[in-house]
Amino acid sequence: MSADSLRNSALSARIGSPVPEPTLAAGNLVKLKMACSHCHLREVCLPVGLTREQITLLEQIVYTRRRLKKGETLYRAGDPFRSLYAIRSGFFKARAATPDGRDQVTGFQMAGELIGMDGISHETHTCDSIALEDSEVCVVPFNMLEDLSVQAPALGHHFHKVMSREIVREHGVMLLLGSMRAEERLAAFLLNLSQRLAARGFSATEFVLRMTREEIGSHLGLKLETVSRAFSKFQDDGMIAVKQKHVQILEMERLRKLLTNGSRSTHD
Amino acid sequence: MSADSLRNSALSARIGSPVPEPTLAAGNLVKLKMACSHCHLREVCLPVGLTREQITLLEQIVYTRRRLKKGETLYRAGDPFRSLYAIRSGFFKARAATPDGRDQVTGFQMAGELIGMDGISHETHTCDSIALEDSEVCVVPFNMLEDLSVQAPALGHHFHKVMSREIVREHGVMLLLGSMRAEERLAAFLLNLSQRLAARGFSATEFVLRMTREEIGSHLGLKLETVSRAFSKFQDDGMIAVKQKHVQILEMERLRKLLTNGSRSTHD
DNA sequence: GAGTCGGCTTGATCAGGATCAAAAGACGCC
DNA sequence: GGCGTCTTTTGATCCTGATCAAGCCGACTC
Repeated sequence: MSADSLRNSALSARIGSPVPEPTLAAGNLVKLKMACSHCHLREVCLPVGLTREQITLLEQIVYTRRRLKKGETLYRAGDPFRSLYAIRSGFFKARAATPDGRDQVTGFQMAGELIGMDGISHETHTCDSIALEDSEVCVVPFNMLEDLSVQAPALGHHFHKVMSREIVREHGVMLLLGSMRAEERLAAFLLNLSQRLAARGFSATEFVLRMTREEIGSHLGLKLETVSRAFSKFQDDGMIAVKQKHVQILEMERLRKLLTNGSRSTHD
Repeated sequence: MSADSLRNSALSARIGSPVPEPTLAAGNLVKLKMACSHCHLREVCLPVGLTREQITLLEQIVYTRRRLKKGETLYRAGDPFRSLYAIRSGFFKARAATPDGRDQVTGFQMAGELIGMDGISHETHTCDSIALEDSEVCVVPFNMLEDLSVQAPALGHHFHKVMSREIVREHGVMLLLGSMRAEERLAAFLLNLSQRLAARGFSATEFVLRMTREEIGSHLGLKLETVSRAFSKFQDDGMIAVKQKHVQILEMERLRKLLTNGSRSTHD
């Protein structure tokens, strides 16, 4: 089965979609065909560990992009699930809600990360994904990704790893929410952000927060005032310099120590 | 590729395993071959939604079981990852830990649930799984499961749903940890347990807890004293009857209401 | 440049749950 | 059956972070 016929069969199965993905003229398609193999994110994103040939296959199904302005919603809970999204640029938050009005930011996502996997289980998204700045995502039609995984098992294997990594990440958040105090949570948050930015070639010690104090608080299970106070405390202690959304980490080691010292087990 | 050759090729790739899975004499194999299709859990477990033929394929790779006594560890963080485990009987807890000594029960698992997916991302388990009562699991060699998914894409698709469901479940725990008060957390915990037991044909209103107050507390981000007090409070209010590990839900509706009324959004 | 608005900081007070402590109840082991 | 250990309950007190409240800063509009 050629990649083209694969795409067409998968496409025809999607006719009548109530929320059609934007389509591109044939002219643009060629250009996009080379997308993954030339993308500066290929070392972080879905193509990681794939051979040149396998990436070419992947490019056959990732032929649509979607741009979002700051504040726009990529998908929301209840939307039918069809695609995963690989973030090409920008910054997102994922927000889950209970049947009653409670909600929580379950995570922040940046370039190279794959989002939307919450939707697979019920063929419906179970949380919202909102752009925190102007962003662009590559649309990865999920049925095509599964079809392709049969042709290129390495891709399937890699996808399993990505999903598993998400599960492990969430374990970390659970540990944070269940056993850390406010300042430890913020320290963990900053270190995590720093490390992910560094992995993408940005400064590990100086960055601009894309989210508000309230959103940080929602993610960390704290109120915005507590987040603000913890920022101020870190600054007074000389560990960081904060000015609004601009953060500079002055003493990474002390931030780390803050985490490893708390050490209060729930079992011993 | 026949199912047998599939099994053998995958098996040979695993020679030299430092922790060999128990193997069975050929005589027992035949008996076990019929396992999945006759298992009373086939409506809850991995075979859900598979055709008769596909289940037969699945049975080719699920030919080992492992028994654990109460308190025994199925796997622990750092162990090499090779297999997933489908719980055939019994009850497990999963425990994650930070580099320093903090730990947290990330979930409780019962018959029909698939565990071990945390290990896929780094080919190493990242949390511990411990039997809370005498239990039995079916060993699902992961590389074989992936190979089989190529032959039977429906199985792969189902597996994706299982992983996605785990992600969604964890979102729920994050919501609980991040935005609920102590009594709401316990109510949510009891309702969740009740619902899962009911799905397996057990009573939804009367059951025996397999875990201690401390383990419940660790999972809910509470201290054991707080868990105990919340139990007492529910009992005083007439919603449940508790005697040690024996729980009887007397007024399910009031328990539910306890959840839907708290309703304190972090955003609005 | 004045005015407005959303986001942030800081202070004062309050309360939910942690902590410390003690005793009672269950359970396994000789 | 008696002993020792683990688990649970309950009480008293403390502390962290929530809540309430006020003012500030910066960005944007007009």
